[in-house]
Amino acid sequence: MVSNQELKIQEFNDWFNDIISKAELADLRYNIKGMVVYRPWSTYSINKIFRMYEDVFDKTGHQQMIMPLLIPEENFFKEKEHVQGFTPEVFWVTEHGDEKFETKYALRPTSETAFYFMFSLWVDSHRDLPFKTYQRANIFRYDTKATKPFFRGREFYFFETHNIFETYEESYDQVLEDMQISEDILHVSLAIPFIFFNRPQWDKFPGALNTYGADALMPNGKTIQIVTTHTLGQNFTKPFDVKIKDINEEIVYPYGTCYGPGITRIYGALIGVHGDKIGLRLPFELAPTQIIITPLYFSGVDSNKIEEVCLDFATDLDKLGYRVKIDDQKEKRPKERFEYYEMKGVPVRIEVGPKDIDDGSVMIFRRDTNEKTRVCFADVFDEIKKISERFTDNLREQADEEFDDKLISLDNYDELKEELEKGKLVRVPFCSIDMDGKACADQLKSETNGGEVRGVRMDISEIPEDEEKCIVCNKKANVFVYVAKSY
RNA sequence: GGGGCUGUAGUGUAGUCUGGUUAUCACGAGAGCUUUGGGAGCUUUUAACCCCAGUUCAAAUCUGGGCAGCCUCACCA
Repeated sequence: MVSNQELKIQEFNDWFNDIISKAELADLRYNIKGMVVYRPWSTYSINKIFRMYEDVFDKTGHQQMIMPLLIPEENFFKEKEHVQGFTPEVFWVTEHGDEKFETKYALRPTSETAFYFMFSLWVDSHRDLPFKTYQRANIFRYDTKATKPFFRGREFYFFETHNIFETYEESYDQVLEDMQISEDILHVSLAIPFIFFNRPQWDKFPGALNTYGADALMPNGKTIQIVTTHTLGQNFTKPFDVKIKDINEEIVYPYGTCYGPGITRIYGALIGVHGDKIGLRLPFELAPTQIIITPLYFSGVDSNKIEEVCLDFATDLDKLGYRVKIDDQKEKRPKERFEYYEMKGVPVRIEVGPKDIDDGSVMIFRRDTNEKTRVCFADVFDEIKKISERFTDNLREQADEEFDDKLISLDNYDELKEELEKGKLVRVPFCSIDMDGKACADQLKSETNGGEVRGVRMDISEIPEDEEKCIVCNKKANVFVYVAKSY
């Protein structure tokens, strides 16, 4: 008998595609490659994640805005590395009706070049700084043949902050704040374990000084980058002529940062991290329906009383702020209804049948532990409260445990190759994540069937001992990096 | 961008190699009756050969192209 995890590891692709269709998360039949339809069940939760981000960034002095989807070519070509990085994958809008535009417009692949164009008009003085903004955005990138629902679409949903500061130090503090926010939302609220890495210089955002990315781990051991934050230095403020007068009346260029959680990817990570053999599991706060109440019908038994009890519970639970529904489909037998909601990841189910009415109790099933217990009427609200408070913590504890199981530390190249095949995220001593380490990273990738250097850990400081050697070139190791296959 | 596999009712499929009858089966969906503490039964209805060319008396079947899906390498925040 294979465990849930083993099942997911062996057949993660099949499992993932299957759950997307069965749980009605996305419809892949829309007829443009890499663009899927997000169905209500996933859309609800995706919206919730957006709101979590909005609530947090409203409190940090960021202001929400809505930028145009189109970015004129001229904005786009202002920052050299940015344009080189993104041009190959831009969708261009070139005509209206039958006529060509004089200039072409990019469907934004990210929005720096829209924001910085406006920043130049909005800030004049150090008193205008920091200037901190965010928006929700769908973005377009024609970057790969290997599209995958939620993970790699050609259109996907993004939350992006764009900020400018008078000094680099302030901008770096923003990056640290972004990391803390990521911990609060992704790990605490959504129960997704991850590691924040300082990305190697060869793997940074085009136009950034430094890129910091958070990688979650899928059951097959592949990392998935779910958020990034970047220090942009003056790389965008200078070409876009975003300048201010400082306190000495000198003209200076501010320092930028941007933070980009990939919301649809985060949802994809949720599917992979929390799902089990039965189906989807969702953090309590995210579930479109948190509690499903199933009346059980029998011929010869008066179902009025049962339905009355169900309705009473539903009404009271609703008043308490839970998202609760009753499934009173008489034509469906209990097992079918039970399995449907378990597969969809509804956290709690209350079963009410004749025995319960006689007994003054109900059966409560919880999806975090997949356990069922009998609870008397009077204790139902306390029990639900207890479950709701523990639910996401339980998911997190299970996810953290699986994450830790996949995390290992090695200094032997052959073992590294073996462990990568087993789906591990491996810490190894490495020469450098500056450009002089790129040759080693390239060699490692080609010799390990796709193992990538994800970077140096940001949450803790790890410094190799003097005698540690780079696992590839055997020169002195200056850093510990983490290696894994990646989406 | 490269390589491989695939496309038949809403879903999963048989049929394709070896062209030829009214395109198979199951699930689903609709109607009805019975049933309901972990995917129930009967009756009945419903619905499909991805698109465009070509070959042929005849194409789901062969050929070419396109589009789409999956796997994979590369690319890619």
